Amino acid sequence: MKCKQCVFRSVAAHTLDSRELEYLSVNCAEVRMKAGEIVIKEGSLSSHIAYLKDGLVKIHKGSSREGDHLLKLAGNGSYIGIQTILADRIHQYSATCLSEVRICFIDIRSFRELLKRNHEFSYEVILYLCRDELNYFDRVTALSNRQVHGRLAHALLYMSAMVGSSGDKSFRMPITRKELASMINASRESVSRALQEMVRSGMIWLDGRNIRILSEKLLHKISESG
DNA sequence: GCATTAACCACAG
DNA sequence: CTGTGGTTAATGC
Repeated sequence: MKCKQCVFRSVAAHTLDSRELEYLSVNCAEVRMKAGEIVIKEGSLSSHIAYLKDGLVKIHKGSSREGDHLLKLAGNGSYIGIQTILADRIHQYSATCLSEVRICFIDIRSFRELLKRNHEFSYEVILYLCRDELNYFDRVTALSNRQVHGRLAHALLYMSAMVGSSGDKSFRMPITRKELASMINASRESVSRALQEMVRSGMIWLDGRNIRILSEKLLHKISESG
């Protein structure tokens, strides 16, 4: 399969002309992976960056003592490991599949070469990185100055936006309680309790990983006030 | 002091 | 993997 025919082609890749697409074709490869498989591993050498065509992965980073923190979920159209283009040659975080996934691995030198050659391409990549960073600002501010309920509410809304269908407010959480806890810097027990309290107060319906947001308004309020 | 919040531990589905 | 209950430490009236 050539990049030219790929229906998952990124916004950035749409700026490439046919010669550049041909160049990309010979320097990337599509891979399919299953849930639980590792896309990139923190501390390993970054020879390629990954472009997520389809599926969901978690981005996580772990220190030996703290265990690992879930930094974000990455959906269709995400670049994984792209920061190593300009920074280290060692991956600074891990990415693990949460569902079946289709991923393109692009040779890092080729990617760099395209950035140099094609300004439109670079521009799109910069846009992506800016949006990504703003998302992080959002998440970091949500984590400070808020208590578990507020952080959890924020995370639920985040997941809803990430994996939920647009109309319906019910979805299946892609991660375990432990992972959810590591995402909002709380203990597993606190997350369990907070979830049950949200059920009791009628703002969500819950059955295992299946969740329905009953009062998005209230959840927003709690996510903002703490 | 007393109340609130949340982590840690243990144990049971 | 999850939920619950008891305990404990920190923090704010």
